[in-house]
Amino acid sequence: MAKGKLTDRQRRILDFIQEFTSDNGYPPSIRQIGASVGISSTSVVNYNLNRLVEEGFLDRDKNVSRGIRLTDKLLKATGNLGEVIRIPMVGRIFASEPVHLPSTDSPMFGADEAIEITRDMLSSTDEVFALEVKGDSMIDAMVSDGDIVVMKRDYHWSNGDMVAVWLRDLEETTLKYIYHEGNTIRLQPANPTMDPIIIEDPKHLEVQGKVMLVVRQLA
Amino acid sequence: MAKGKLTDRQRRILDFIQEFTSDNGYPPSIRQIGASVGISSTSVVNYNLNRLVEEGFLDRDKNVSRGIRLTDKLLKATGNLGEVIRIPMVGRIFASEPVHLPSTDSPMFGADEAIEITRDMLSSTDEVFALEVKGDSMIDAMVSDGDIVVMKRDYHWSNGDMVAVWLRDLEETTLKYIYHEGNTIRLQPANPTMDPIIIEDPKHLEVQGKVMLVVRQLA
DNA sequence: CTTGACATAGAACGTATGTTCCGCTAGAAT
DNA sequence: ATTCTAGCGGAACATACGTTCTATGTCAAG
Repeated sequence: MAKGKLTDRQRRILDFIQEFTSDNGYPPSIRQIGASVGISSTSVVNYNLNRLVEEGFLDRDKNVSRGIRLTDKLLKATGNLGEVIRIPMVGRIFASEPVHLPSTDSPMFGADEAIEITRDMLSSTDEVFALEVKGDSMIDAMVSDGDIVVMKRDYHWSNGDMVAVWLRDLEETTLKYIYHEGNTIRLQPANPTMDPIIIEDPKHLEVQGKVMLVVRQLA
Repeated sequence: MAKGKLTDRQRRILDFIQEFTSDNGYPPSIRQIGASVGISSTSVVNYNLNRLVEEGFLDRDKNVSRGIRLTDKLLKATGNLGEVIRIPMVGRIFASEPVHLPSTDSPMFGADEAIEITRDMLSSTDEVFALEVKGDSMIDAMVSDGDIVVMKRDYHWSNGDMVAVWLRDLEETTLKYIYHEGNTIRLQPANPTMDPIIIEDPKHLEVQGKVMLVVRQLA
């Protein structure tokens, strides 16, 4: 009963339950689960389901057909809570220091804070995370204190993207629209009354991520 | 087979299915539906379920226990698509004209555009609507072209709220933090580098609503 | 080697559940 | 009055489904 040890089969069972429920609006039967993951015996499926209950990934109701319910633990971990994307709140963004990104390999399950956005507001779900902006130093990007910036880790930006860039010389992070112009790079503030920054040497800046969404909650 | 005519029983069945599924993670059985709405015969429940399928409120899968699925039609009509609040996109906000609010009595179902926000981002669900900002004339409120402003219709503002105000003399709408100061009203821009507006006569302004949320979608 | 925990397979069983058929009633249409 | 339909109740039926029991094989601990 080692905590947290899931066999490959059990992971596939969880995946199937999630997908099936999402597709059909009701959970699969034991035999349907068995057929999907290649288990011929209903008792084996039953056995593994009970294991998953012990691990806290499932709730079951006895003597109820399809009486399976994914727990919040799993739904939140996979980020598939219905139509809602759960975006981990991984930290805050200061103008005076580079963005601290979570390491790629370590899962973001640990983040207890998160914001939730419906799926249709974002095109891609991978490598998305949120940052809370502290301080008024990004007002030229039309982002103010307390705003939440949803970013995608993506180093392949294209002209017109709003990106978070770390300026090595100035030692600060800013949010700017970015444009490639010949050998130089132009960083254009969102505020149209402010002047752009021209970077001669691309090595002087480091694109930290693409800004997908800015959310400001006031009340 | 009159279109759209639902009996009281059929409405209660839909309500029960929705509530039961939300509570248990799987749909109710025919006998559970019967028990909840006071129908002793399974065939009668079955009959009404098929009626609801004909009306487009349900999908059913034959020979599948609990093979019931609420259609989008119903979910959207009730505004209960999981944990998501559906906020109708009722129009755009220009600096050069007052906010056009939808009439209170007419339902907002007609709006084909909408944004969806998870429930925990907003405290109150009543009288909430979204506006898309056109033009750069509200940059002093840190709101730029294309932003979506989620507002609550509420004329009882309190100090520190961000509100949409219509300035009669200037003939424009702005988003400002509002403060009562003695006999005058101070409208404070969100951008801290900009100066506030002092209104001597409260009749010169009209609070259109309280700003709850600003969303800026970039990619 | 023996033991015991773990994972699996197969079969039998009980029942929860959907389906079907028949009969009844009330009301509108003919 | 007769007919037709919508809506309801009851009972029988077939089966989809969860539960339980027995048996087999693996592998690490003793």
